[in-house]
Amino acid sequence: MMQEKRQTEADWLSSAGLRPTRQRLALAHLLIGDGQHRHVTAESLYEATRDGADKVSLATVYNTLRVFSEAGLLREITVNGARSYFDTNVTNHPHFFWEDSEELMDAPDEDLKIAQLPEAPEGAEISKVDVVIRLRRS
Amino acid sequence: MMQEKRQTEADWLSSAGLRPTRQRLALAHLLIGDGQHRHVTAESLYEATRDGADKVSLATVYNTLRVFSEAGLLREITVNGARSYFDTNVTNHPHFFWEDSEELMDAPDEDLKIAQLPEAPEGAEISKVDVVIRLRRS
DNA sequence: ATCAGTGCAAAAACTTTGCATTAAT
DNA sequence: ATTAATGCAAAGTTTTTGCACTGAT
Repeated sequence: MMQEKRQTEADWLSSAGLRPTRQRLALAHLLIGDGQHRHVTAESLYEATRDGADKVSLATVYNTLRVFSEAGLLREITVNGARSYFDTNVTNHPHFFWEDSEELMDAPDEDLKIAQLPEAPEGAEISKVDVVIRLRRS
Repeated sequence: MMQEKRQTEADWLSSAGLRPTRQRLALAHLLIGDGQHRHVTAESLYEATRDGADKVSLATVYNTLRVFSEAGLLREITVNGARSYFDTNVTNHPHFFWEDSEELMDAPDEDLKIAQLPEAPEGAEISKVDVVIRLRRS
């Protein structure tokens, strides 16, 4: 019987060829530790580390989020000129963005049906498609 | 015979209840002067004023872009954590964003067909939907 | 031993703000 | 006359960078 085993933080890092340092493991744990998808900003993730035993400097949080994104472990979502958000779900899927609280969350993927998409111009290919549904409280 | 008359910069401002100051008229001219839609950043618009007779300070460019957006004359498009882009086309329509040159352009609206869109959660309404197709040169 | 990763402080990039001056109504 | 808009410089925010130190291989 094949045992279903959750991906560990170390696996996650090594799958992208990244060294398992203490700081990366701590951040990975905060990101994928419970198997749930998460949307973080550098600041929110940094805050989260301050509650744990493994402290990570803010600069390292920034650098690590960038490294994780470039390695394909995270997806950067740009919804707000001021801050960058990072999503542990790296597939194309729509987001809700609450304009008042600046909160980003997944929108139900199955409820978005794109029947046709403009094709990339000559000499280009589509890298990703971001769909952000901006919400206002009513 | 009804004469078709292009909207003037002054009309554009007054339609939003904004005073026609020298600086606003100069920026409006750069934005809608030729009837073409345009995508600008604060910096690019500021650069454009430096070629003309009517100088506008950078702070005023920033403030004016914000005022125009809040008045509904422009639409702010967030594609890049670093910079804000503003589009003279304020309707919902898709964009191409060139990742390497950081250039934003319209994608053909008729080629985007959304068959179904997630509906807004309880207590919210959709303010706008941003579709950004990110391009990589191939 | 080697080279990547980290932390800190400093710098960079973009945007907003305070306040005195100027201009529109 | 009244009130809004502007310009400048200063400050604010977010993010990146330089460099010495630390740690993974």
